[in-house]
Amino acid sequence: LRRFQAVAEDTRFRIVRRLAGGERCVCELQDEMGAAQSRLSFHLKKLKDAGVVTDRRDGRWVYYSLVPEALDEMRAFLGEVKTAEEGWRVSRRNGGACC
Amino acid sequence: LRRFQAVAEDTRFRIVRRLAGGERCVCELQDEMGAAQSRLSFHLKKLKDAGVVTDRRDGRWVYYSLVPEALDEMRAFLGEVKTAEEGWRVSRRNGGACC
DNA sequence: TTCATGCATCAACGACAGTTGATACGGGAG
DNA sequence: CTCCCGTATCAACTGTCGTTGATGCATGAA
Repeated sequence: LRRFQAVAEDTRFRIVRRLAGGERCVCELQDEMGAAQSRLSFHLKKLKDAGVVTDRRDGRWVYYSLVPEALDEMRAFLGEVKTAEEGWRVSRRNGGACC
Repeated sequence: LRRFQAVAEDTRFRIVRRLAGGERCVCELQDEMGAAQSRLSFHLKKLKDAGVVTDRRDGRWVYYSLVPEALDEMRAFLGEVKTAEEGWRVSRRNGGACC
């Protein structure tokens, strides 16, 4: 749930899409998105706490990037839900009798 | 985004997991989840507006079920983000030179 | 060291989302 | 028709979340 909550917000959603194109420091996101620095730090912290991104310090810059495992987990959840959903859906077509 | 916003809330998250096991009417969810009827109606409307669930009227009961396409779309988004992310990650391992 | 830059954190505010209880609607049973 | 039950909708309240500007904390340059 935490993962979904992290992504389900406009600013953070856009951050994730940016990071898909490569790691960025806060100042780059600031320029590209036209958002206040305080705002980005706030949302990046949320994403980091949820395990969706990681940060890497290089000099005075902090680079953020996506965590593939987090995206996998979300996909896995949706996959389980969907297969279960299609499971009972086809069994219903057979009149409720499971094959 | 709308889809993720719909799922990214505790009550709705649990509703989705329930519906993965088959369609339910509001009163069934009410019993299983111990939630107020007003509350469930509120969240089911959100899920419906987001296209995550559909409703089917049978007598005086309204049955809700998941919409597979919605789950597919969310999985597709996460898939695109992840492949793009892994793309630049491996190209970085090659010193930035794309093969 | 001193200054400037990049980022994190804080407090105050505003706005929106969820909860609750009451009310209204709608369909079936009698 | 009238009553009952399952749902939807509404209004009021509460709390949580995001925004903003200011401040603090590092790090590198001069």
